[in-house]
Amino acid sequence: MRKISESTIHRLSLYYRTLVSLQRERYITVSSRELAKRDKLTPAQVRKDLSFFGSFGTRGLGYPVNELKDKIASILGLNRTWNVALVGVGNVGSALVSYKEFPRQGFVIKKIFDNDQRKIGKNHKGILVSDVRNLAKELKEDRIEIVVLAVPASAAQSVVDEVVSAGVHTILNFAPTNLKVPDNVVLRTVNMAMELEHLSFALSNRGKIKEL
Amino acid sequence: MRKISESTIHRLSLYYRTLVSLQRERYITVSSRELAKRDKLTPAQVRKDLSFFGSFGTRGLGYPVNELKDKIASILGLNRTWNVALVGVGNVGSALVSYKEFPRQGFVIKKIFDNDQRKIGKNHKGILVSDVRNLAKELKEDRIEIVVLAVPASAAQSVVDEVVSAGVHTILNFAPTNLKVPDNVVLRTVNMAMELEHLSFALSNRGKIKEL
DNA sequence: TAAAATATGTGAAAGTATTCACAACGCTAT
DNA sequence: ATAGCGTTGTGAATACTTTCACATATTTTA
Repeated sequence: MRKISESTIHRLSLYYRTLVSLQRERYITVSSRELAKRDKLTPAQVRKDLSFFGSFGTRGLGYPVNELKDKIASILGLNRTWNVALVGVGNVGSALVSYKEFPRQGFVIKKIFDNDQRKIGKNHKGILVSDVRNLAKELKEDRIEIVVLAVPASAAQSVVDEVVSAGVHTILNFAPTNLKVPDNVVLRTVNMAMELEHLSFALSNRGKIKEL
Repeated sequence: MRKISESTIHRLSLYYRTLVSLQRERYITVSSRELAKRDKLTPAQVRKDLSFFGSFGTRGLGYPVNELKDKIASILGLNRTWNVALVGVGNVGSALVSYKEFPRQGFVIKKIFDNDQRKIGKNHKGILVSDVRNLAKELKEDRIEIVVLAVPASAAQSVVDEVVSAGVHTILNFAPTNLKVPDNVVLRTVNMAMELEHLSFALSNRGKIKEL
């Protein structure tokens, strides 16, 4: 299979959500045109994206909603559950524990870690907070596959180093800092301030932005 | 000025953060090579990005750290404060109220709205929660420029409609749903589940992803 | 003060991503 | 059956982004 671009994956996520809606609306089939309209894309883009993975449509008719949804779920790895650990249960961490979309898509938080004695041993949505000093050991024990990092920027790099050395190679980082990881580690950083910066750029430079 | 691409803006945000670090490390000047290394980019990319906005460097020497930082701040609209309102003070909303990067970059939350009577009138970090029924009126009164949306998916569209009709054209949405807005409105959606989907795709398809 | 070293700024080339445009195919109606 | 319509799947064309490569300018060294 040829390499798939970041933007295609992002759009697959969009299609997935749209297909869930279409399913609720009792659509049986959907055309690339309708799918494109709902996600503000072009029909050709939709068809091209899907064509990277196979031919799922029927000419003259469109794509079968249920089938396509399942197919995309399987491409995105949503047809199974993933063992997730959360490190840092401050403001952002607490929000993530309660984020209903995670379990809904198969991302199950199995462990929570913190370094604050007042938090360790406390219960968050049925999960006891572990001491971050046992991080490596417990990540292995629980076969954690994805770590979500919600610690202060200053602590992030050292936690990442330990996570990586414990064999977890997939990290979603909410700490507002650049992290160094080996090449075989997949790291995504979500920085909410950077999102706002796009908006302030747009406000400061009306018309100079390409798309948004 | 020619149109600037999304990716360039994103990288400007990265440069800005890196320059802040360099400033703390007492760097006086920095080369495109060093900047690129820290942000995992190429020197040519850095120079090209900056060249869209002017010539800030000195040949043989590099870029002046302080000056370049200020220049990028001004390009991104960070050399001033923005009046922000938060709608929805649930798990995600509460985290955002306490997010220290926001005020640090000039994004000042002036108002908080919710529809839950138990929350209205309560104090969050010194801000009283208003009734969302007064949304339009108070957005205007306080000259709010950016709205951050942290309401459930089901409520998001109707809040957006009201925000837009109140004249606010810049929205950061955390609700996991696709929103319809007029063309002149700048809407950015942050969907944390979609971020995890990139990771599960990467895990499920090791090697098939182009970059991450 | 001149030569060597360093690093920018930028056209041109290479590489990617998106859109076009249409042949191919399956449905629907008669 | 068959005509006509609708929609996919996909090479080719276009548009966009990144990288290359080098002329140009400045600093450093001796």
